[in-house]
Amino acid sequence: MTERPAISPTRQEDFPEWYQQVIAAADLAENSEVRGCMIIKPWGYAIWERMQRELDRRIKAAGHRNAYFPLFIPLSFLEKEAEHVEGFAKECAVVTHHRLEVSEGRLVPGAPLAEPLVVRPTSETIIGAAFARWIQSYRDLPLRINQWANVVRWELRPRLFLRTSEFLWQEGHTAHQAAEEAEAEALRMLRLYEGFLHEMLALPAVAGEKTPRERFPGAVRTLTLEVLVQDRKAIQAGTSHFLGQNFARANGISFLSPEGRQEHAWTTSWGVSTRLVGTLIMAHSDDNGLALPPRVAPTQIVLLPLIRREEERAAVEEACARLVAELAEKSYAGEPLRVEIDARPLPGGSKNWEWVKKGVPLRIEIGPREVAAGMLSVGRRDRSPRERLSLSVRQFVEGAEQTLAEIQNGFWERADSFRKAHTRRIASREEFIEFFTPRDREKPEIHGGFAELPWAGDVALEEKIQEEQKVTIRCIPLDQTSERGICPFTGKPGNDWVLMGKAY
RNA sequence: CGGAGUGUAGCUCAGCCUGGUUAGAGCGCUUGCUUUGGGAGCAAGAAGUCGCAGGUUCGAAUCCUGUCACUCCGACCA
Repeated sequence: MTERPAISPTRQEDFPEWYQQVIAAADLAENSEVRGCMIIKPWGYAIWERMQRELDRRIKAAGHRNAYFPLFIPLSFLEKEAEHVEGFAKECAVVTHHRLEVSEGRLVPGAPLAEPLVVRPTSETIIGAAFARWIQSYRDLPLRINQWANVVRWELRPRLFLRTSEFLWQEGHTAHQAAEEAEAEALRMLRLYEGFLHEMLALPAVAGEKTPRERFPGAVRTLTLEVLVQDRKAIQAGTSHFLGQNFARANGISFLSPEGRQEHAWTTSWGVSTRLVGTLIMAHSDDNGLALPPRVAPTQIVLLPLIRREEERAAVEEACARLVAELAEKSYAGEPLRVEIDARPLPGGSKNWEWVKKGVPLRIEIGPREVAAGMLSVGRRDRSPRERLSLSVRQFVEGAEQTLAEIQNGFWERADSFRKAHTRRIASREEFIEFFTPRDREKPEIHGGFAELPWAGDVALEEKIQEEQKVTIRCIPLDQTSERGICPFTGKPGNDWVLMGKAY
């Protein structure tokens, strides 16, 4: 048997195609009849649910409460904040009619709406309108609301999970009395995301601030988490905005201060989306398919009974049931182990590969041989798919928690050293160009990464670099070194170190 | 919105240039036999109004016109 990987092409051969193939092989999602909108299949949705559940817990623990606002936003609401209009106008889906009528055997829109409705691209405006009513006094502040919702941005070039016209997300919206308090909130939520990415998804992210050019439309400051994935491009995995008083002014969110003055509130908004699923795939998966860190894996351990003859069935099934019962007593990271039995009547080999491709951390094969010996054949997703460890039932059950923790850490270590290995301090313009230029122009190989450099440029220079190298300032990292340096582009002393890279 | 391309079985595609029996392949699916610690082999079978509408023709998946949809490359973007 040759060592052929399950996914073709491999990451090296064609990364974008590999990504699509992993999604298909792991049965995560597919394109739908609606342009740019994906169907998230059960396995993909289960991963999202895992993320959702844990994030929801953390957000609530941070003092926010869930609510739900309408899908439709009156057009006039979007017009209230000038920058916001400009930022989102081009990608809004607009509802202009209600009611369908039959005309010449076809359904056609009937009654035009007096005011068109926009399908929310984000909810600052409609939540702001509600906040304006809810907030009267400084005693109503801070107000901390979160909603789980779908949003629509009419993207021209969709890509499963990373950029779809409709996506699922969580958007938090808060209002505060003081600028500093709101700013601290935006930062606190960014750090919350950072911890979530680290602990649950094993994703190392660089926390930083966007340059004015890349800021959220209408924000005063936009904070971001940038993750370097395996083709060495950056993905914005989470974002948090300090909106100043812009939206408060636009929506009339004001309160009576303790001193009896009418003041505008200071607001924030922050979100992460199903894009995290795409980021997870691009960061951790390999040429054998999806690889899931145990903490987000919907199933952490899959049991694969090997039954060749009917007379073997009873013993094998009984052993499986016993193992499940024993594992049910065990937990990992504060939650009961998630165990599944795949009893489908399929050849063992193909079943085993299916679970490799789905990324389940531990696969256990139980056949008559194992039953007789009281042993288990254990396959780990962080090892070769053909490798099996022979463990006693007791060894496995007792060690399950530690094994999962080890795998989880392994994912983190690998991703973290990958990020370090592909982050380079850039001293000259030439070095910068060399770093971001593939050797093979026709068929660019995986190249580049994160470039760190002291920046003294302006917006025009930023644009020029983007045009010439397709590289942008991903962020100004929050954790700055105290070292001073010279900006490789301008020759002037840099103000801040920036992180540059090619982005998704 | 600019440039290029593609619509044929559940999926990936061949056939079209040069019109001509009953439209093909691989994968997947169903059944049978064989195999049995491993992504099985053999055989049989189910599955298609060839994107849609019109035209040319004795005859159209194939040629022409229109139309719709999608994909890729740009610009835009969580």
